Amino acid sequence: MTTDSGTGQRRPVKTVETAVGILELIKVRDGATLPELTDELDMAKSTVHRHLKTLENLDFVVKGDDGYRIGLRTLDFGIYARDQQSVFHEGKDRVEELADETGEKVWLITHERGRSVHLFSATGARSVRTPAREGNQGYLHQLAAGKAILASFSKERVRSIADEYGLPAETEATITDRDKLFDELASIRERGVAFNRGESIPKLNAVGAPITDSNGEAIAAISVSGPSNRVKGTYLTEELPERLLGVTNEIEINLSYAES
Amino acid sequence: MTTDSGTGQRRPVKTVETAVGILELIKVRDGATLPELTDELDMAKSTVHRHLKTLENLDFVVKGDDGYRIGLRTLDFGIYARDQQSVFHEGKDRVEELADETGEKVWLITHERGRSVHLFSATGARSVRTPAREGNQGYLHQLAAGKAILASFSKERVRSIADEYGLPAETEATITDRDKLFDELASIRERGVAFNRGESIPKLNAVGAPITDSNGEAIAAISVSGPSNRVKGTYLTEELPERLLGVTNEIEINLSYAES
DNA sequence: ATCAAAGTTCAAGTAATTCGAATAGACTTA
DNA sequence: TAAGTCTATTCGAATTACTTGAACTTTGAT
Repeated sequence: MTTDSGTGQRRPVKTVETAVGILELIKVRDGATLPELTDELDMAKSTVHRHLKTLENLDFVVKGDDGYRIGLRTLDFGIYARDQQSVFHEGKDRVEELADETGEKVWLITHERGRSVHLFSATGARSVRTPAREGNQGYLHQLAAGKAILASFSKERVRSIADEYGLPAETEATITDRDKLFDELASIRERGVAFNRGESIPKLNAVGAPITDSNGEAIAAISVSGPSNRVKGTYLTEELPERLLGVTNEIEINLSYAES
Repeated sequence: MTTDSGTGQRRPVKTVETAVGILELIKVRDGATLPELTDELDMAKSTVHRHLKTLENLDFVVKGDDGYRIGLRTLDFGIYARDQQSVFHEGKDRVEELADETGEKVWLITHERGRSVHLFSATGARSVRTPAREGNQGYLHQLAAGKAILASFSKERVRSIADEYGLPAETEATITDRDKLFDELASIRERGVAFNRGESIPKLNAVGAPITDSNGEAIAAISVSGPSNRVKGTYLTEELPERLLGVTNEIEINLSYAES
């Protein structure tokens, strides 16, 4: 028996889990036909079909020529959810400015249930292309911005997050050891910023700084990232952190007066 | 017995409809508590609770201090769905340029199942603030871009859309009469662009132009809108249409070579 | 410290999902 | 044109699991 981590519940509504499983599979496969879904999910054709028709009727999936795709009703919910985040409104323009000034890729990241969520990104003139997209969820310990968020949490909370999701490696440089992570978080608290040297993508470096609320707890973080042959040395350790902290500080002040 | 319109199905998965109903209600109410949802949905407290916990576990809702909110997992699906639209990739930068040049609000709109979906917007220096948000769905006949899309459809298809959703009015100027709509669509086909004079928002004018595929069917449309005291006369009827058509034409060409 | 409101659990009944097989439709190939 | 394949759709029967209501716990306010 595994530990009852997070919101794991005893009696979930399985039919809803099934429907979301179908949605997720369509997304992962970049579209799918009824037989494809039936095979992979190991369910009766008629059952999957009924789910698809229901989801289609709800505009969560659409049927095209080459099978079913994710419908744009999800965009309505997604954009709504992001718009609810006050840090998105305060941060959006600043993130774009930062990308213009530095020329690098800049991300605004938040956390939900111990995982990272990529809220918004801006692309500078020299930005690299990475697989990350807005809306993506991931592991906090693999990101500069994520580590900056973790550094604001209590040791107990970090431990519970590590218990729930583990510390899986994405590259050879990813921190997978708890003690190393705690050391790292301590040094982040000292410096005020977090660094990432190829821990999520090889040869990609980044700086991350937290956006904290009045209790000192991070509600989000911003990162600036670029290729390691350019983003290194004092540019990485001094110049970018200074700019970043200026931006996050500004956002924090605006947020403290914008709270409803 | 009502006409079997659209994808209306005989045996939907009610449990999924219930779950989406809960999601929708949380969204409409900007967050809700368990008793609030229970009252409004007229369901047992334990049932709603179980759904909420399931949705929370799936990251579709999150529980905050003041009740449940829409979770950011929806953003992952939504952004994914938008990224799947090739017209979004081709159109995004052009829409931003157009907003910079004109200073007005520019929208990229597509259609799904006979309804409009606001895919992307860019805001110019003098843009007005409207209630529309990315992801929003609406009626095609109420929008300049929407009418431009309808104008590319067969009369039969437009009729079937009107049958399914009706032609509800949003303002006093909204076209609610079928014959008037067909006349309007004919004149749009002649001019190549559609106009909107306060038909969705009072005192807001707009021009819309379709982005058509190789079959001459609109897959999307772009609109430029602004207050009627500024956006009028030949600026509205000549200058903006010319700029718009330049942009949509460019996108169409790019799309025709980008098709997978 | 007491009370009210919100959240959570459980067993039992019922309602709805799931299944499988059979049918209809669409598209390709001979 | 016709056969064949792949996909989609429908239906009745059976079992699964959703819904309910009441009881209990927790949380927060006066």
